[in-house]
Amino acid sequence: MELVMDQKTREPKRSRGRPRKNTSEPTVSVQSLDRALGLLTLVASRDGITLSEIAELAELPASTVHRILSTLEAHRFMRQDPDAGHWTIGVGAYSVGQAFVRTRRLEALSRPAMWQLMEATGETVNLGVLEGHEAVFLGQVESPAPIRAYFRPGRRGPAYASGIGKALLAEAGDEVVRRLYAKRKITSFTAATLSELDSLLRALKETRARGWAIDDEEHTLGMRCIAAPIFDEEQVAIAAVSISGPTLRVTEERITELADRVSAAAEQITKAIGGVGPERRP
Amino acid sequence: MELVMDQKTREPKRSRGRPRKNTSEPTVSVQSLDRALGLLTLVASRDGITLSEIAELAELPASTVHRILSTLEAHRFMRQDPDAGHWTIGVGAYSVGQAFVRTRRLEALSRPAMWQLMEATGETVNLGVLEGHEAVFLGQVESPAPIRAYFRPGRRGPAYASGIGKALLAEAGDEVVRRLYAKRKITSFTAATLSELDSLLRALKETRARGWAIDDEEHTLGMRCIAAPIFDEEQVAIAAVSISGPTLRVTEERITELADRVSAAAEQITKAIGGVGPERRP
DNA sequence: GAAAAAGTTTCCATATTATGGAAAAATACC
DNA sequence: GGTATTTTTCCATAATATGGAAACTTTTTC
Repeated sequence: MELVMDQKTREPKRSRGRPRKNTSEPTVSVQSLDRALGLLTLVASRDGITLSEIAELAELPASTVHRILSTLEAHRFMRQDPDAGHWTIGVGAYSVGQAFVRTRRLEALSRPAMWQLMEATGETVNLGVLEGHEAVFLGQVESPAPIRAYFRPGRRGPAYASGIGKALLAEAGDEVVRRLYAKRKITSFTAATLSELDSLLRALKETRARGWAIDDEEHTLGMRCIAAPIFDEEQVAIAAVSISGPTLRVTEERITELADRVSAAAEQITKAIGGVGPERRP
Repeated sequence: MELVMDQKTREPKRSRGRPRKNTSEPTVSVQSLDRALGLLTLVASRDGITLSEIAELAELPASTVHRILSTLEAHRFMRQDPDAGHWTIGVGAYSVGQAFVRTRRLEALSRPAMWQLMEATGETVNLGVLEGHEAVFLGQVESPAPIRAYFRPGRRGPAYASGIGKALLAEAGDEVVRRLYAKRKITSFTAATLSELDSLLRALKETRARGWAIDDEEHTLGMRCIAAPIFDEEQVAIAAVSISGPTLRVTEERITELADRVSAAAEQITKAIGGVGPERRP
């Protein structure tokens, strides 16, 4: 969404805010939480263990272990087997752990295809997901060109005014889009922004039919963005990959060629994560 | 490994220890842990979120959130993206969550095959894994016979003197077994116990060749046990299923027939969990 | 460019909150 | 039937988590 002219080599961007002080890492810590995480790891390492065993191994009094275990149980991070009474890891821990797979594995497996796409097109390549009505950028491979698109990973933007957002909205279906924008107001960023629900839905129908989305100066003047969806093993679109660059390089004539490359990259990533995309243009 | 004569209908075995008092569950809980688990769930539900966003959503002061996040980070349950500075779920949470899959999915998917095996043989059916030098029983389907084998799930026993243990030791390989019993003393429970490392290794070689293991009164007089290994998708033996019963019903003549049934159940479970077993007896 | 805004981390006085020993209540073992 | 385990509750104590404010960044705005 911003177009930066930036020649100087950007050093590995450090975090915001006050920098971490100490070199070593006896960082602040919450004792009870520290212990609880230790217990989780302990229980995870064995298949069923009793409270008193845990207490002995962790060198903590039984009452303390019991209190922690009860709290973990309330959040379903642990469960107590009703027959045997011994403790195992619960669904809560599982579903939280799945988030790691979602975020990290996708990013890692996408990187090669994203690099290839950047080298083939010369433009910045982005990976993003849909979160509610917003597109969230997870990662990118930057173009080496002195004038190029650049977004900080983690950045959010309205889905209807970004390539990645439109690619994913199209796959989500009309009902979902209607529900999302029923009460929310659609703000115009440029003259090209699809600020009417009807025109947005029409554009999404086209997008769905051809398999890729375009943001044609709809968010930032002078910037075009082409995106294609990535599917998981259940044929659900979970993320999208896009290229974005200035209109002077991403010209109208090149759109089809670039869209083909983006679609190919998306398919490559879909395959890499073990997903399966719908058959299109047979 | 006890053999109980038990006619009275055993009611759904409650836990040991003092029973839980209250019907409702405003159970004891640790505030900081409670909050931390909430934050984990919150972060897991979104793909990358900043500390201040977390603080706002959780309605907690930033300093408190920071302290909890740092503790979670020390255990790798969360990680802070070095580029963007936003927080995501870490490997620690993932590996703990995997323990849930290991334990629960295996048990759930094994149950049908275990029931069928119990009905076909009339004997108690057990599911267990190897944990170090011990066999751990995860679950069972009890025989309806008045005299039957019975172990409480969660129970541990020496691997060399149980069907499940021997089935898994055989697949683990000689080097592993040698390392396990190099310093540990092998105690005899009955005259039949394989108390010499050499005789144990010889028995395991046979076991590996035919694909199933037998515990022939090696732990408890009057009890025989036949077990077969279950494999995961990488052809690694991760668990075993067994039947155990009194020698008067599990007679020498029936061993081959029963072993076939146990092996079939093990193969069925292997298929159910998406595993692949080695080709045997072609 | 300069100034304001937003964000993260550290510090520290305070009392809220976790702690663990002991007792209670149940089952398991002999 | 009696003893040993095991889990859960209770409660006085002080150790520990808490959160407001300050410190120190980067980013945005004007």
